[in-house]
Amino acid sequence: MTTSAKVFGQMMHHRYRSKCPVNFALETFGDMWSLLIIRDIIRFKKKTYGEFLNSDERISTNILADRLNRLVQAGILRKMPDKVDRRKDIYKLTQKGIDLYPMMLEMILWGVKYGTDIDESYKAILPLIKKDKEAYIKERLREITEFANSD
Amino acid sequence: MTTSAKVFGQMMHHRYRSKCPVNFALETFGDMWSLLIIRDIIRFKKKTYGEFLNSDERISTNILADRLNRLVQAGILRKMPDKVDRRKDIYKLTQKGIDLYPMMLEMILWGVKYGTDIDESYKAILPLIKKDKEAYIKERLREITEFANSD
DNA sequence: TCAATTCACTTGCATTATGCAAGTAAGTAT
DNA sequence: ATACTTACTTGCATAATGCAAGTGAATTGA
Repeated sequence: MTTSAKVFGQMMHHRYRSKCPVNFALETFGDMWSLLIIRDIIRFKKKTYGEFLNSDERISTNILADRLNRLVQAGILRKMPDKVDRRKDIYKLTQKGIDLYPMMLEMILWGVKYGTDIDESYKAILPLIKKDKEAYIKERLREITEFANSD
Repeated sequence: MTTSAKVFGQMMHHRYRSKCPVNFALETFGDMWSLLIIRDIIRFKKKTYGEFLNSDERISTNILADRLNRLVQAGILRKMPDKVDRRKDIYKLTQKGIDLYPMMLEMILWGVKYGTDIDESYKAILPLIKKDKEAYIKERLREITEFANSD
């Protein structure tokens, strides 16, 4: 089910279809669910399996398990045991995961512009971005990083 | 096979899984191939079925046909007959498609940063972007728009 | 303490999507 | 007229997804 495997402690990654960075991105997280997990972390500060399972889009349990594994294997998420409740695992963004935010913001802007029936709370960020996009991104990255490094 | 249908000249679009713009984007072009077609248009100025079929990633013929249809249905591409050779159809980006470029650029930047074995020509744009990202995007959008509106 | 519940999965199976090879029909070149 | 291009479609094997029902370890409540 997974696309990579560990051999002698080193990561074996499969060969990519081309040398194009767009293709690399698509092969890494270009499916219907991976970015929604990352959105849940960024927007709703989710961190456990059970929280991800309750998204609006209703991901099914086996797919969620598979995607979390892939994202950990890809180095976009890291998984660690919950100190308080040992049944739980905590998933946090790595720097590689945090660095997806600028792309996701552009995706949000496109979706807000062209989507039908988009949640109002997303439209609320438009004036902030129009005012100073760079500053907005910088501040969001600060928050995301802070959350990613908290426990 | 298609996800939409015309009823009395109006576009029927299916219900989306949620009101999230990220989800809207994923449901519109979030598969393994759609963005590669758009990349081919932007980067290699491709415009016909046969040209898309020859991408490095080797898309299969039935999937290409399906994705081109979807992108036209979604209003991201428009299809028009080739004036010179009536066997051919020309696919061009609409404004909705052109507006995907900022997101794709961020995807490229992420892919160049974290991808393995990325084509050197993609790395060459990094200094230009570092110098003035907004200006770079503006100029690329100008070129892309010019090509989209040429015949 | 110990049964009930929560949590993070796994398993089985039906449905859907993908990949590949081989057509096909309309248009063009010779 | 014939051969070749072009943009597809069709058939079929394989892979991915979606759904429901487990499973086992950890925790909570009586």
